[in-house]
Order: sequence, then C-alpha cells, then structure tokens
Amino acid sequence: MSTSATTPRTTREAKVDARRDELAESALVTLGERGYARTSLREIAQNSPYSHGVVHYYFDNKVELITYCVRYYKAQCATRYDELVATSTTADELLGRFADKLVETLTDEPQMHRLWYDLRTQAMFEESLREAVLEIDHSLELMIWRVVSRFAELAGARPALDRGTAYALLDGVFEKALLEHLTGTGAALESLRERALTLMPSLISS
Amino acid sequence: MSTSATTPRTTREAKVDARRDELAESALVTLGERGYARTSLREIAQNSPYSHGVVHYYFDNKVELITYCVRYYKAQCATRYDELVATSTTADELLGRFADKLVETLTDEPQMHRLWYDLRTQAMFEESLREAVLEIDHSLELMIWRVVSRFAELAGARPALDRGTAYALLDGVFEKALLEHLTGTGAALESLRERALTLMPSLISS
DNA sequence: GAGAAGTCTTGACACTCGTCAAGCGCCCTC
DNA sequence: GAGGGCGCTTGACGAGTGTCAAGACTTCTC
Repeated sequence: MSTSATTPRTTREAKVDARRDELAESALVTLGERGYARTSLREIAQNSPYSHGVVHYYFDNKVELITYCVRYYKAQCATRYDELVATSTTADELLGRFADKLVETLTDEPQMHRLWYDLRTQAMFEESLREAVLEIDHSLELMIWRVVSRFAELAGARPALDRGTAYALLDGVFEKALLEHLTGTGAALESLRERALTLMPSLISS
Repeated sequence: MSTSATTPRTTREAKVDARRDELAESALVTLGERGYARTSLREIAQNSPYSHGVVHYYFDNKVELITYCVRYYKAQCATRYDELVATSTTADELLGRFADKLVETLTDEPQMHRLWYDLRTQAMFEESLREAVLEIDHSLELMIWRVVSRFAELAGARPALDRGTAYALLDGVFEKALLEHLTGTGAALESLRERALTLMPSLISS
C-alpha cells in the first residue's frame, strides 16, 4: 500500500530532481563561460539536450534557476579541502597540500570561480540572489576555517585571527590570483602557491 | 593667427571633454545604482540633462563610455590615502587615520565600490574591459603600497610582504566588509576598522 | 544677417530577452 | 488497445536593448 503509493511518487520526484540537476549543470557551464548577466535561458538550453521552453517547466523563473545552480554548485566545492584536512598528519604536510589544492582548482576550474565572484558581486545589487549567495559564502568561510584551525592544531598553536578575517585574507589572495590567471599574467599559479605558503603561518601564533 | 586658430579649437575640445565628463558622472551614478549589466544607455541619459541619443555623439559605443567612466573614476579614488600618508608623523597616527578612512569611504561611497568590484569581475569575462580595469587595479595596488611602505618606514621596520600580496589582503578585507555592509550585517563598519588595525602591523616586520 | 558648423532630440531599426500558451508524442495504466 | 497524464517542443508576445539616421535648434563665422 504505502510502497505502491509512495514509490512511484518518489521516483517521479527523483526524476524531476535529476532533470533539475541536469539543467543546473548545463546552466553552470554556460554561466561559467559567459557570466551571469550575459547568459540567457535560450543559451543554457542550447548547452543542454533540451529546448528553451523546458526551463520554465522545471523552474518558475530565471532567478530560481540561478539560485538552484548556486546551491548545487556549493555541494561540489564547499568540501574541497576536507579530505586534506582529515588526512594530513603534520602542519607542513597540510600547508603544502592546501597550497597545491588551491593551485589545482585555480587551474582546473577558473570558470567556476569567476562565476562565483560574479554571483557574489551581483548579490550586492540584486536582493533576490542574496540569500543563496550569503549561504554559500558562509559555508566557504567555514571550510577555510576548518583548514586554518586544523593547521594551528597540528602546529601546536592557535589561530591568530577570527574566522571572518582569515577567510577575507585567503579569499583576497585567491581572487587576485584568479584575475591574474585569466588576464594573462603567466606567473599567477606559482605566485598563488607562494603567497599561500607564506600567509598561512602568519594566521597562527604561539 | 595661431591663437585665433588654436584657441577656438582647444576650447571646443575642452567643451567636448567637459560633456564627456558630465556624461561619465551621470553614468557612474547609474552604474553604481544598477550595476554594469543592468545599466542601459537610456537609463544613463535619464540621469543626465540629455536625451539618449547624445551618448553616441560623444562616445562610439557603450564599452567606450564605460571605459571612459572607469578611468574617470580612477582619478577620483586612486589618491584617496595620499594626503594621510603625506601628513602622518607616527606609525600609530597613520594606522588610525587609514582605518578611519577605510570606514569613511565604505560608508560614503558603497555604490562606487560595488561598481568597481562589478567591473573588475566583468573584466574576467569581457576582454574589452580588461585594459582599463587592470590599469586602475594596478594604480590601486600602488596606492595601498604607498600606505604600507610608509607605515613600515614610520615604524622603523620594512614590509614583510610583497606589493601584490599586501594589496590582495587589504582588498579581501575591504570587499568582505562591503558585502556585509550592503547585505545588512550592522557590525560591518566596526569590524572593518578592527581588522585593518590588527592586519596592518602584521604586514611589516623587524 | 545669411550661411555653416556644431549640438542635441526624436524616432525608428533589428535584435534579444523572459515568459507562456498551445499542442505534439510518448509511456503508463486500466 | 484506448485513454490520459506527463515531458517536451514550438512559436509567439511585449518589453527592452544598442545603434544610427534624419532633422531641429543653437552658436559661431564671415
């Protein structure tokens, strides 16, 4: 009874969620290429197996789609450094692997990162984006804080700064590296690595 | 001869430049309110004493107008801290006045700052914006560096980081404060002040 | 004061956008 | 195997965009 009633409903809902995720992935590709403002729903659909009308079948409007994308994107990246935090056994190892990972994600996913900075900036203008953006920004801050506090722990020290400041500093360094990387400065990758290596120790004390 | 030939030409050119500046100022107001993507030429004209066609009389296209605005904006802000650098006589005075000035500009001109972050992010997508944006970003880096190196000098120390890193760190702190300020967190101003006060000393050593 | 140059307005163009209604075809169900 | 709902496509709509040509108004020149 309950199975025959709930199972088809849940599978249908699961199918809908799968389509939404599929569209979100197509949307993220397009958004990463063109940016938030220049991306149209038709362009998103063109990068998907479907036509432009399908977007309004799965999402009420554009903002809802973008919001869904932001949250979908968060699931991919807000745990990026967790494995490294969990398995590093010395402060030096954590530091080196963190710096390497920073460079790796800058190399592999520059479009996703510029999209993130784009969305965060648009949230300063468009209130409809704020809730989702602030939510993911907060989760990124927590992610960075897990790295910093574990680094301090392994070094037998304690963080010298609060959580927000630590995030602001590392985010500033990463954003600058991204800008340099995308606008041609060849040394952006190595520069990011070195800056991370010198900055992290100054975030902890005694 | 030469005067009767050059004087009217130069005054005409000066008049044209004045109009371009006038339009740039109207454009900056609109851009600060709506952001780069959502600002149309008609909207810019509506915030000016002229009609929408006049834009194409003084600028070839939209990108040229925006580029002109960016450079015009730079002249206003890239020397923001210079007076303070020139007249402070102790490291503590410089530090305090710098932190106050950061808070002041965040309070008085949040729209100009979010516009700047918007344009810099758009430059990651649109190549036509890059030259002007990178130029002003570089001048901002030099401005920050003047503060940091003078601060080190007054403290009888030397900067502990390179120019680019120092800019990245302070920029990250300021951008976070701007986001918090615009999205409602009430403590953004005091938080920025405190972070600046604690960060600056860690940028210099021995 | 007539003519020319410069300045600005108006109206239109081709285009793109988000949105939505109408309808087609598929698959599941009885 | 007929009926019906679900998934998707197609085509259209009104609004808004950058751009530009044509002309009116102003200002300067001889």
